[in-house]
Amino acid sequence: MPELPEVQTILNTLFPRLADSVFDRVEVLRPDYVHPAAICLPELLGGRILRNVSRRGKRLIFTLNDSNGFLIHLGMTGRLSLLPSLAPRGPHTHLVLTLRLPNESLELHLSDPRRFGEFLWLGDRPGDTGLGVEPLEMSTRQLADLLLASRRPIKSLLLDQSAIAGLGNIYVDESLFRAGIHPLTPANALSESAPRLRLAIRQTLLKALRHRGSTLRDYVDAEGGKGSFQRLHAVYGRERLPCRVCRTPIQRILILGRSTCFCPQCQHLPTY
DNA sequence: GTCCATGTTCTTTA
DNA sequence: CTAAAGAACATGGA
Repeated sequence: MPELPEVQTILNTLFPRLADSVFDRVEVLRPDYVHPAAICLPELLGGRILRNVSRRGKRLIFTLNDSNGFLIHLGMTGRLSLLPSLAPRGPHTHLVLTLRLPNESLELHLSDPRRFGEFLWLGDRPGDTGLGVEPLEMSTRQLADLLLASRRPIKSLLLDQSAIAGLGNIYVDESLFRAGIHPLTPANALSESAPRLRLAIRQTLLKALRHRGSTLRDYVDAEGGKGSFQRLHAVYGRERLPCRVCRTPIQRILILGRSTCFCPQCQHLPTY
């Protein structure tokens, strides 16, 4: 469900309301969602103060006053909901954290029907291990180096979180359309296109952020708000519909087992 | 019943 | 060594 724009929107609707709140009650409703399995979350969290929440790739990293922390990855269907205290638990709610503020208490519900996500206790370890560059902070040089180092289809490279962290199926397809690049183009054939691709990724993500992400099925931010960027998708989910630019029907192919939508007219494979 | 899904990881194959 | 393909995880919607 959530890629960079959605995760960032969740963070934006979450942290301002929870900054410097105190962890109170901890209810682990599904212990196998919390890793590592051996920890005692109420002991680790109780009485600590939430100092910061940041995003790295698709991960949300929570930092406490004792310099310990944890991360939440929402997988495909994970949802974080900020609710009044004693809110009813929806189905598939795996964790409920109660946070105390000067004038009220709030509950943070973590639900995830498919359970592809996870809650991971970090202790004092960093939460960004294994992740590549942030797409909104990446220089043209950094992108060009990544492109040059691989012959994989550009779609595969952009989905690889250890290369670039935060893009998923929607925003890769949308970025490649904006850049006019065919998803099967070998990455190393695109080093000249690094400036254009970097800009396309940037513009796609910034526009998606302005629209608070894409709500296709059930993505909502921490306050239950839906995104609207899905209305502006150029290719994702638009198989057989006319390209918004040239009216050619959008095509769908499989790359890495993922649906990949593109305009065969606007996105050329380079000819050798 | 079928196919598909905003993600990641592991194994197998080439 | 590289990377693609396929399966796996688990649930729900069309």
